[in-house]
Amino acid sequence: MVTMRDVAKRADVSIATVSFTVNNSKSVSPATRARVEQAMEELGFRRNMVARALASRRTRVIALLYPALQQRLSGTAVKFFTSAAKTAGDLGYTLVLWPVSNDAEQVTQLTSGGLVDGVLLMQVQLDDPRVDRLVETETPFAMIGRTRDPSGLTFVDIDSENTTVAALDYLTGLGHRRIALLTSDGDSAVPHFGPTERTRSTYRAEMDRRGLDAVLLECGETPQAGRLAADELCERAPDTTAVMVLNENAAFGLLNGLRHLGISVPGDMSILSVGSSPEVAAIADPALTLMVSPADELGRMGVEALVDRLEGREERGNHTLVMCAFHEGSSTAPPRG
Amino acid sequence: MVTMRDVAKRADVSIATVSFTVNNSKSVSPATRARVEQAMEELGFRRNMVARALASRRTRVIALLYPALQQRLSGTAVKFFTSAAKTAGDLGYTLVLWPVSNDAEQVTQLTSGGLVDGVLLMQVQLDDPRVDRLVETETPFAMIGRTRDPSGLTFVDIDSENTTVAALDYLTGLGHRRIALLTSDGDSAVPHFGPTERTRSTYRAEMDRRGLDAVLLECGETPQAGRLAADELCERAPDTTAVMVLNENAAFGLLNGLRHLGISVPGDMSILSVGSSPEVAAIADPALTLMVSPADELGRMGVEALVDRLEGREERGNHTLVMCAFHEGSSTAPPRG
DNA sequence: CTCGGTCAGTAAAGCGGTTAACTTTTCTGT
DNA sequence: ACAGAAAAGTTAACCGCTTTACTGACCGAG
Repeated sequence: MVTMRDVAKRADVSIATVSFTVNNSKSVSPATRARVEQAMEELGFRRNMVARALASRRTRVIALLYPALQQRLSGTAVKFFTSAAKTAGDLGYTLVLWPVSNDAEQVTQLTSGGLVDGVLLMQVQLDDPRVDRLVETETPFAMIGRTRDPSGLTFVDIDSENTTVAALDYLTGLGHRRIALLTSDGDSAVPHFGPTERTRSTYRAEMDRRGLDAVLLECGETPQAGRLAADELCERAPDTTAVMVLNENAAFGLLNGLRHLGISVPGDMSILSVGSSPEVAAIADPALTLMVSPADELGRMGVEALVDRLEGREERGNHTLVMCAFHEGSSTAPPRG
Repeated sequence: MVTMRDVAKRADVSIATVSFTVNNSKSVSPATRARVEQAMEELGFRRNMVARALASRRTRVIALLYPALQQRLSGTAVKFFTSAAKTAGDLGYTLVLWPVSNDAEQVTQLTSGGLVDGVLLMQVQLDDPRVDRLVETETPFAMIGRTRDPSGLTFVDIDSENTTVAALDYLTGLGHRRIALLTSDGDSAVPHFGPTERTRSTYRAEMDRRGLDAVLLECGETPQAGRLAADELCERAPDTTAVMVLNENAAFGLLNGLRHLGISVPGDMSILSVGSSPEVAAIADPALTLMVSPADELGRMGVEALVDRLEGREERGNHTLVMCAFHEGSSTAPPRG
């Protein structure tokens, strides 16, 4: 292994000078810099990140904690991750995806081992044990999503409230009056998931404000459960003409279930999927109209916020909300008649 | 931060003894061990992984390189990752997912920075620039999948040959004689993907051996492309009664395309998806019959093989193949008549 | 001509562990 | 009872890099 010592010897300077040149941390004369750079080139020097981390007490690695309990990484999550990784790279950091069970103990392990400077938390629950642990151990972190009371914490999140309003505006704009909402139930991969709860309450309030009747359904996050939800919908509210779905997998089941019940989409029933991605929505037949989760932006902003904290630019919590964007598909249409 | 020094002082032993206790690297008397452990407990000591890595020249971190170009992480990939992470943990390692473009330069960066001890490569292409780079830099690595000539390299891979034979046995066992194969085309996320090419050639050979006519189709990895493939199938080989599909996303499109052409599945046409996961296959209506990708096993075995190499137990390349398992769905049936 | 002030560069003290070499004590077997 | 080995600890030399404090040289201002 080629070390700074070797480079220093060959360039006939002190090891400190080599450090200053590679890090630009102190001015070095052009002549010396050239000698050092040539020596590095000739020897094929690559600085040892571990040693650097130990000496500087910063690893320049940030971890994206993802809950290992989750069986499927949605297209949204992957986009999010990819965008976060790119942003981190641009800012001089390396982002790694760290699978962690929801149990807080593991969080401490990784964190206090000093292998990462900071943590990005995704799939945050309203009451998240991991968050408590991170606060306790004073690990710098930012959340994608937010806890029930996120004051003082840094987060970026989907603007569920405005997204829900926009979704309802769209559906009522088409002429729908009987609009149901299907979400995940308590057994979901992420219990007490903020967007679910916020969407439900906004939906309730908005329907009320518009003088419409709220019909709330919930089911597990599987196509099978979505199928059963179709049955339930027809039984409980047979005159429904549109469904908003915040449950990617169930959306497929709902669609299939309706077809089996002889209800055509979008002819008899419109379906609007919320918080999904176009790639996944395209699997359905007809392709789902959807409100696209702003995964790229969330990833980028999450990393930016975290790095700001790591570099001391942002002391107090930074809050950002981003709306979902509308994406036209073939699963929505004006109601019959 | 609590260091070993602090612990040593409190337990009234040398710092080396503390190291020996926490690592079990040299025998320590029960009495001393107890004192040390109590001191650690009282002080809340957590060993600094970075310092440990520097001193021992091993980080105990292994990286799973995943190609950032891939837009969707299939259910299979996530399972694979989860299983790999768990295995690594059991063996005393931490596994991180490292997004890397296919470009070899980044591989070198991460690797030579000394942040990881070894690398697990997934989505290996038949001619993979990343592999060359890893060989050059003498980074220990194992592959999931294999290059064209993997001699001397360590890998675990899907046994495409036997899986294809089993799939054909199953379909011919149902009575099918006219069986087509749909795979990804050259524009796929992973060009020159081993399983694709091996499946195609085995399919050709096996069909020939059984005196049947081979019908090979290929299309992009999207539902839309699968839809067009349905048209092509009906035009090129209208008497086909079964299709094997090695292209998860296109399988959905194929199914929908056939429905739009008035061809019922499995009544008029059987579909067998290969290398997918039950969770994803269940999205389809009818749920797809499939050969399940052995993701869990591949993940586990890949990590085991890599760790064997890291700990010097396995010098020369280790090769393992695993077959896909059959999973009954509702998209296959005997041919009509 | 001298004084304070940049500018380049160096020496050396860590960062928090690991581990080889060595000392002392306690068992063994004969 | 005694040599030799094993067991239990200790000391100190790193691992490769960062960073503070310090040394001269050089420069313009008073």
